[in-house]
Amino acid sequence: MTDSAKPTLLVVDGHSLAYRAFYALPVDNFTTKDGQHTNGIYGFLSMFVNLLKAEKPTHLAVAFDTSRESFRTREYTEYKANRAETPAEFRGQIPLLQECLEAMGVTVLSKPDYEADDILATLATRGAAEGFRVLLCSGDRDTIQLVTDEITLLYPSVQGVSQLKRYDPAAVVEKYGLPAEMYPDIAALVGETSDNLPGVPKVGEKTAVKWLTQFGSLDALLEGADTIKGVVGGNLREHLDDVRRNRKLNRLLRDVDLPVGPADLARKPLDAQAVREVFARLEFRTLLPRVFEAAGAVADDEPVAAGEQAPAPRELAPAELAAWAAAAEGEVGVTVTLLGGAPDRIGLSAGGEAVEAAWSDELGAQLGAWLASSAPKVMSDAKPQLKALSRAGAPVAGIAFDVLLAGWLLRPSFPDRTLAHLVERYLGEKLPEADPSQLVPEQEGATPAQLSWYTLRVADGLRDELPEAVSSVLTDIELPTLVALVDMELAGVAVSHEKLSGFSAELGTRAEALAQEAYAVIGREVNLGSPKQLQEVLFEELALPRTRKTKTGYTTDAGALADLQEKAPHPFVGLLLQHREATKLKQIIDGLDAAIGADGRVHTTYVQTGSQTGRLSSTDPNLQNIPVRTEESRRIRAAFEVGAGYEALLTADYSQIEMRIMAHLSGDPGLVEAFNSGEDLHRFVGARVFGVAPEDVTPAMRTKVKAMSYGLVYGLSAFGLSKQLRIEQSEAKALMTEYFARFGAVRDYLRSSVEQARIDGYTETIFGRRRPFPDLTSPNRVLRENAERAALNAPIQGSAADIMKIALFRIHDDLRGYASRVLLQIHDELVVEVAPGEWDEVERIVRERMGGAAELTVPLDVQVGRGLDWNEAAH
DNA sequence: GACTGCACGTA
DNA sequence: CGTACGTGCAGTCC
Repeated sequence: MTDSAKPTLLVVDGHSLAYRAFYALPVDNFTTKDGQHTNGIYGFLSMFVNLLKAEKPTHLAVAFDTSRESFRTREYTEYKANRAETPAEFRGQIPLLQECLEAMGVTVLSKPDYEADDILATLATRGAAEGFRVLLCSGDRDTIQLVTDEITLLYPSVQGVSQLKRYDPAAVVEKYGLPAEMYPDIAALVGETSDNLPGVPKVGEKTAVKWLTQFGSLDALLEGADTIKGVVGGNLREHLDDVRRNRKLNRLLRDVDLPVGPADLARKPLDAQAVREVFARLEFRTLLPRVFEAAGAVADDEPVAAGEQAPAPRELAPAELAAWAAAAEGEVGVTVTLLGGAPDRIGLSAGGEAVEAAWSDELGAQLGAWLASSAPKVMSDAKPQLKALSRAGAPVAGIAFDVLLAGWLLRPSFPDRTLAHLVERYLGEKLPEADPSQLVPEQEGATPAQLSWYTLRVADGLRDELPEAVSSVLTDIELPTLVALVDMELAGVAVSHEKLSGFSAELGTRAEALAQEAYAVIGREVNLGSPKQLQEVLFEELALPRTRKTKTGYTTDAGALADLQEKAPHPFVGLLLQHREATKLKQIIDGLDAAIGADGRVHTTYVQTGSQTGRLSSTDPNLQNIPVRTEESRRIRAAFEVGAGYEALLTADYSQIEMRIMAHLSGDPGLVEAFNSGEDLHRFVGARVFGVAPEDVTPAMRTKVKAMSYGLVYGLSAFGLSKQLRIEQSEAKALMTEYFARFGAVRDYLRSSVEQARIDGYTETIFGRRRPFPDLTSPNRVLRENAERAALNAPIQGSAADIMKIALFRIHDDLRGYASRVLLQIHDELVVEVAPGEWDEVERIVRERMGGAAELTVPLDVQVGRGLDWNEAAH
């Protein structure tokens, strides 16, 4: 057998190479948004894919140490005892690296009590015996002893991990002057400082090689130690035991009992979905295509399991399709494909059959009754489809399951965004998709009926994984909410172009004047919207004191500029702040204006899977961040008007819902009393904290406890509180101490809820919505503490979101039969458009439904306002 | 054109 | 070194 015909086995020492990468790459450039360090992982994988590309191994494994304990440390307790504690920043990277490798289809091996190099030695020895060409990659010099004609070592050079030196027998002789199997003899004499194995004093590589050449072997040398003259001879005689011990410890074990042998390590295809996912989490972007390329040849050989063959779709006439649906038993998968927002085709599936038809008015008429009935329908991303059907005059009821929503509930941090993703994850199959880049695709995409068939099967897969409580959240909260959102998005909200464009022009003029003034102050024109150019002006030309650092320089955000105004006032800074304010408002206004449709209304899209806590998010445009804080910005809200044919806008918002939930969850007697007393919350809390009568709580006291109360919900620290209130940290600390002395159950609850989450791995809202928190046990402090704060907040923010959703869909349902309709949801506020003559009824419904959405130990307070525009209604 | 970082609007 | 979002611009890379 020639060498090229031999299979190639590559075994890598994961730990030692990742560790080298960790020190070779600057950690600052390899940290995710969340604070996870990734330099070791990145460096390793980068080297690893290069290796795969260059060497094209047919068999592959990466070995890791399990811990620092091994049979060697038991035999010689000093072994490696001088090594500094592994940095926590590195330790946390190993499990993630293993996750990457497993996603890439690479076998990861480790064995308690053994070091990775023993695994390398075992696999190399067996591999060579079984006819493999073996490549080893390790940063540990002891592996040199393994080199033979069949076994080559790739050893990272000092510069880092990108350069690998090839050691075959000749290269070893060239470098050390002795054959590979004698390298451990040299090492035993010289000693290994990094392993805390002292050798013979004054003996280096040169002397060791000279002696070994002279005597032919280590044993012969030790036998003849008496014949060696000089100080080194004496040293050798005094350290004979050390040398024997070193030689014993640096011998790698070639017969470790492993669950797999070389032949079992044939390369496997990577799990594309898993790789994408873990790389996204680690924020590796450039690495992704490199990994796919390196794995390409393998992935193509073995495509994802074809799975069951989708049934051939039957094309039916409208009446036939309606009859088929009416006769279907149990759940029916429903897929509507869209063309410009209107239904194009519809496909149904049940009982392994798949039927479909082009959408037409006639089909709408025939199928309308079934669509509107409670017959259970299973869909994927139902909202846009339901909107299209509703527009086409065919409203849908009976949504029993939405696979996209269910997938999000299971994994809110990284939801699968398409049915194809879900098919891959829950069925392990590939959804047939036409390649959009090909004019004549090799493969036809699934038809609507086939998509419905897949949807039904994915739903089954999801149901197996959905805990009961989460399943109730889907059925009892999310699906009813989905139906309400369809109508809200279709309704839109009337916005006055006249009001907006007038305001925009005003702001444009003002911004331009401010800019000119600012240019005059510094004597040149700059782009005031460029943080980079601003930094030059502020910190170099004007030499103002530098602000907080960002990744790319020094911040120029509003808070920092306000500080600057106090410390080192300069007219430019004030003008800049005013310019920012004007251009920001103008930008929001122009964006909104552009979003006004032909019907004079703005139709946002609510993303039901848009948050990790259970909140909705709003896009195109985002109507959940319309300014409200300043008098001027409220002119934008005034442009949101009651629509033609309606009488008024009603706004209803929960007051302090998150604090009420905290009172409920903690059961703190003081906080519960505060809400039941009817007293102003912050006045009541201030009175307790500062030990004064409620009427003697000053505005300053109220501000402080208010910031503290809200901060609690977010996991605020004394540092953060002091910054927020611009007070000394010691005062913030004292405030926190006093607060908790009065409201101790709050602290106890917050603590225990995070601890519970650490145990369970997830948090839970009052209604059973879960959010996983794997980082609560991370050794990376930044990561862990970030997770702790988020875990603190998740049940509170999430329960509030649940309550609002419940109120929302109940109000939506109650308003059936009224012309009035819900238009907007802004987390704790609803905006309703009220038809003439319906105000009293609508107000009653809204108050009852919002107030009664949950039974807490404290009441849910609802504030209602009425007006002709959103600003007016808010008062 | 795609992507990132900054800044900033809301609850 | 307080949670949860979305958007627009400048700058950078391809």
